[in-house]
Amino acid sequence: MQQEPTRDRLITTALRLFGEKGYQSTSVADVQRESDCHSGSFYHFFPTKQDLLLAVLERYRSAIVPMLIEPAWAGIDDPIERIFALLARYRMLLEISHCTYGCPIGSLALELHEPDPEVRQLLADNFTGWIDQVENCLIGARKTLGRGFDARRTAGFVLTVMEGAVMQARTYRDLRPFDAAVATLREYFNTLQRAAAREELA
Amino acid sequence: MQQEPTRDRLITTALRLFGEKGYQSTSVADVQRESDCHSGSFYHFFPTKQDLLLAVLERYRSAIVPMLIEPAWAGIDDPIERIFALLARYRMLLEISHCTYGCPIGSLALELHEPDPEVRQLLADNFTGWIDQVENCLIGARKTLGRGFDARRTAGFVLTVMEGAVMQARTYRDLRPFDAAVATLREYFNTLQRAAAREELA
DNA sequence: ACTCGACTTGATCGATTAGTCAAATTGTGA
DNA sequence: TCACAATTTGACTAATCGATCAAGTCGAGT
Repeated sequence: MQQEPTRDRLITTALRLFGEKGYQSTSVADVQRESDCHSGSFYHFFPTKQDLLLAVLERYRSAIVPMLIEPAWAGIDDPIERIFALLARYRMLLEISHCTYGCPIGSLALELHEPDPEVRQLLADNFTGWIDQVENCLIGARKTLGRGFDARRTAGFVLTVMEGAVMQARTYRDLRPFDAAVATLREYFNTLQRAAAREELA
Repeated sequence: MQQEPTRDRLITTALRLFGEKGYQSTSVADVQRESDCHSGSFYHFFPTKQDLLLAVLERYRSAIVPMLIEPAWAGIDDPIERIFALLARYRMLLEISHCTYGCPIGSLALELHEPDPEVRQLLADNFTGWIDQVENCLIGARKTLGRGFDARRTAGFVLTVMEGAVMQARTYRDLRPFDAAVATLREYFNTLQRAAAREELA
């Protein structure tokens, strides 16, 4: 029953608290208390609160594939279905939190209005890593989506829709705006595939 | 050269600062200083900082049509073009702020993780007021969009895309993600209209 | 046994925070 | 002219913030 090393424990706690309350509403003392860690010990590992944020964002980035993508895609092969399975993970997060917890990266991205370049870059890296995964799906489904199809642009659009949908679900405290956005996105893919099928015939 | 009443001046200043720095990063002292207003005077009008936020959100709500919609739609009659003219306003806000200022309501909606019910309701009201305007456009264009077209759902989708696009533009400090999202939305409307035109023929 | 660096303890710091208050001033109607 | 309420002034408070620091503990290597 050995516990996680202090530095990792601090990151784990901060990751949770930043997601639940946001960066600014989480005090360093909060993180210390919930990590059973004293002030000097905290500052031994993280010179400033922002350094903790950087570590959290790095962990998020490295967790995208093993903690988010792989669980979402287990048992699902169709590339388009994988995209909607990923969106379903966010729906689940919203559901179990009663529409208070959505995408922590998106929340941080809008909460921090003038982030240091390092922070902003890591936020962007998280988005890019997410988009990369969706792009791979779309490349896998390219044949069904038509010739002029832009996989990268569409992958970015999927992130756009997810983030906007999470925002509305949280603001309305209601899953329906999220479901409506996903349904519209589904419809968009359907029309693309129908158009591609017609194109194939001609 | 009489100046704005103190209460209005405080709201005007707070509206700007909340948009530039966010709610939590704006101190009551900041608002007081930039409004030439002393502490006691501030608390005469607003018992708490949150009451100031409520007043700001009410002003935003009442400003949607006269300050945002009407300028965006001046000289534009086509309902679909009005939607993209509205999105172009947000693009302009991003551009002149070098991708730091997008939609203040969206920022507040994600910054405030557990807002008081009054605050959350006003954020939702702002979204609803925005969606109402887009819905009117879509109802005006219903004939070109097909029979089963859901104007309300699609209006919400436009907000979803706008908010997600603003988030990415701010995070990447680059207008291209915004433009890409708007282009994809445009493409979506195009496919809807083409499908409706085919439906018309049949 | 000794050393050294990594880590922990916990008191403490100055700055900033939202908010209070009593006294002074101002504008308005009788 | 008086009265009275609305507003303004600015000092003040208690709490919290991120961060500092010196002293102490611990374990691994020699």
